[in-house]
Amino acid sequence: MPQTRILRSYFPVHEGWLGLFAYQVLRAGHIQTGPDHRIERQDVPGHEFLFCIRGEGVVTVRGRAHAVRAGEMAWLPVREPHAHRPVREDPWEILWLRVDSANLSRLMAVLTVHDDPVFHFAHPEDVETLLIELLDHLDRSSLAIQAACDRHVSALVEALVEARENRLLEPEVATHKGLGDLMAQIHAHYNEHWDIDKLANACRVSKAQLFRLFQTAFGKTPLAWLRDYRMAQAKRLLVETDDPVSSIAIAVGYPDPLYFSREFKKHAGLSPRAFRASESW
DNA sequence: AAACATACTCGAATTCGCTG
DNA sequence: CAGCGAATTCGAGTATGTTT
Repeated sequence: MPQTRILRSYFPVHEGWLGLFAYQVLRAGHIQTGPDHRIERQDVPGHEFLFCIRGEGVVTVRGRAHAVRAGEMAWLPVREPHAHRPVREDPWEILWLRVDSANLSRLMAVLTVHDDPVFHFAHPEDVETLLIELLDHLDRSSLAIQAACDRHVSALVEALVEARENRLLEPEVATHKGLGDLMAQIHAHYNEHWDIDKLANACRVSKAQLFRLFQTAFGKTPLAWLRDYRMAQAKRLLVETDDPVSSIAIAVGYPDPLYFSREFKKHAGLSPRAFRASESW
């Protein structure tokens, strides 16, 4: 029976630099587990992230077991009792790190990690690369390396947020074929005239059903969604270009610049010109 | 003078309540 | 649930005032 092999293991030294960066990597490593490897702990500082390179493992949080397969990552709230182990038939190989930070616990709550600690990525290979780069840094210790580690953990957190955000949005938007088609059409032609009949046709539903769909998927009415979308584009154009406000109004689907100004102020709290001034340096 | 903002108004958009 | 008409809200245009 193959035994657990510790391929890499780090105890970074922080010396007098603790607290200079958002994230502190407390420990990290790379292990290839044997079938009997098992970790069971009550309470250690920080948060632990286990990325499964190959094989399969099981993590237990709040008494519930969750399978972790290749390309997935488990986020363990290690301040409370937790455990992890490989599955016997195909023991996992993992990259792991333990991180401390002021805000991770709150983020954990927002991302409902306790209910589902396992994250699936659109591009797991990127996450693996990120972790390997992070481990490479830990060979040495310097202020610059601390900064680089901070950046890597930050990128990892971004990947975790994206993974969960996409999953939260998907069911509502993607399950309805017509709504998906409608969104695509609006993204391509948001500067054209849209009314409720046209939206309903593009979505292939009745008017009443259109409102229900948007309410469920976005929590707003179709035109409110369209307005917010257009306003976001307008803000971008105001900052990125020197075009007159009236041209931008037309470009984002408001043929009447006057009305556009009014809407913009209601939306952004500033008139278009004031907004542009406040955003230019 | 041109570009932009605001007040006011009317009709379209949205919601509501009901029915099949 | 989905559709329909009535009730209500709110969007969009016009006219007019304000800033650059």
